[in-house]
Amino acid sequence: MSRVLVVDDDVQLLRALRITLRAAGHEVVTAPDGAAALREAAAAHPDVVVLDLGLPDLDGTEVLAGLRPWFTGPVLVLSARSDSRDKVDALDAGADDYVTKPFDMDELLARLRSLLRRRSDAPAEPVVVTDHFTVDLAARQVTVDGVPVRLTPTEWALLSELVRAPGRLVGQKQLLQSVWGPAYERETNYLRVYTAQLRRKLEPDPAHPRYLHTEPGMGYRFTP
Amino acid sequence: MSRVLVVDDDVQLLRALRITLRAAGHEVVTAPDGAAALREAAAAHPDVVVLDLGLPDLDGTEVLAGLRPWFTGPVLVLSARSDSRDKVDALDAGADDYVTKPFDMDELLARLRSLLRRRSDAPAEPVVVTDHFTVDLAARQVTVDGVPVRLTPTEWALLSELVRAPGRLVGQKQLLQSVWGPAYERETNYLRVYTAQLRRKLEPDPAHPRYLHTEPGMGYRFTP
DNA sequence: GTGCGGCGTCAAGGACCCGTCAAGGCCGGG
DNA sequence: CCCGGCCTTGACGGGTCCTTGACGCCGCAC
Repeated sequence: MSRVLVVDDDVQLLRALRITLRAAGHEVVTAPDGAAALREAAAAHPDVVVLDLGLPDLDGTEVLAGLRPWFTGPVLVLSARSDSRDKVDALDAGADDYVTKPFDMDELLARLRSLLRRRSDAPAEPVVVTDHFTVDLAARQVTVDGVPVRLTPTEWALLSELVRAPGRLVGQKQLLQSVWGPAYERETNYLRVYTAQLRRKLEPDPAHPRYLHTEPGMGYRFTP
Repeated sequence: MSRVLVVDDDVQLLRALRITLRAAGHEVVTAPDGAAALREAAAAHPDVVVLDLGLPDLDGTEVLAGLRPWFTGPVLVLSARSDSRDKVDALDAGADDYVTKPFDMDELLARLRSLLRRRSDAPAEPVVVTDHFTVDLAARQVTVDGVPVRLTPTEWALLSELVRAPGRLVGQKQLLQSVWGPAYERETNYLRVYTAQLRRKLEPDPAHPRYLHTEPGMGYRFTP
């Protein structure tokens, strides 16, 4: 069903969680400390992380900080500390839920279900491929028919915004905001100029775009 | 910042929440009972709902059930009952978090921030499906029999207003207001022209609409 | 039957938006 | 200093979309 990474140094609790989560149909990966947690999170690509704040090596919030820049799934924090200050800190550090020990197992499972229900199906694809060109977001490179093509910084910023939302329409305000900044919300000129350049460089027939479509009055859409 | 709908019958608590949420930069809409909650949720399009389970008219889970078919934002449940059984029921009924009274205000705010943060990362908007066409609110795309259909901005604005309230009647004043602006409350002409265009593009038999119904003198209704 | 109000349809005009091109300015490298 | 990318800006033609008015239909009240 889903892969759960459980981070805790309490062997007893770890064992109980493993059994219960397995019984609920989840695949379980465990880590006994912070370093292992970061390692396992990178290796196993879990759907959700259950993180105990009291770890032997790292502080729980440090693990959270190490996770958050790239891990987009939900994180449920376990802690013995019930002080609301701790809760606020953990939640603001990127946690999605905070459960104090001792906790009821059924409640934990229900909270996990709630978090997983929200999980979206867009796990940040690093490389986008079409019949005519490929866009490697990580390497910052696009190739057309296997041949690398150079893009200017602005062209790249615009293309990556569109490619990150395949099939979805991206509003012109949003494009202008994230490529040129909030002060340029009305400069739809730029969009026209740069989509034309992108089409010239990427589309097989720039006059009749097949991938970079424009929706008059609304925005642009990349369709793979 | 964000629009919060607070549902509670305790006037004291409602007042405290309103003040605190306003201070945190949120726009606050309130409802004292379940019926008003459903009404306000439809009218105000809140980003998040804070729902007390103990209401005078409806049970909280009934409100949740009425909300969930179409409201996709997060719902934070408040309750005086700390039994884990109640928590599990609420979470499985569609709640995203469960906080027991009495609660710490800072923690509530942090949990709201956490819920809203998710919304901005992964705007999980709904997809409305009928036998003949589908409307993807997030991608801003409608397909009829599998083929994408282009809608103009106005057509889209009108359709999304109707589709966001499936089965419910939407008054002409409300439609005109949210699509064309408050100054156009009397231009029912526009509604006739654009519903006709939508029907031509979406309905299998535009002359005998099956999904976009007219309620003479009142408004329009989308029935899935 | 007759009048009336609300609705659906159609078409035309004008405003708006888009694609295109090219000139000018800014900046860094040679 | 000059030169070449790159970004900005303006102008223009063509197409799209919104607005607006006219017309006929239907249901209802009288």
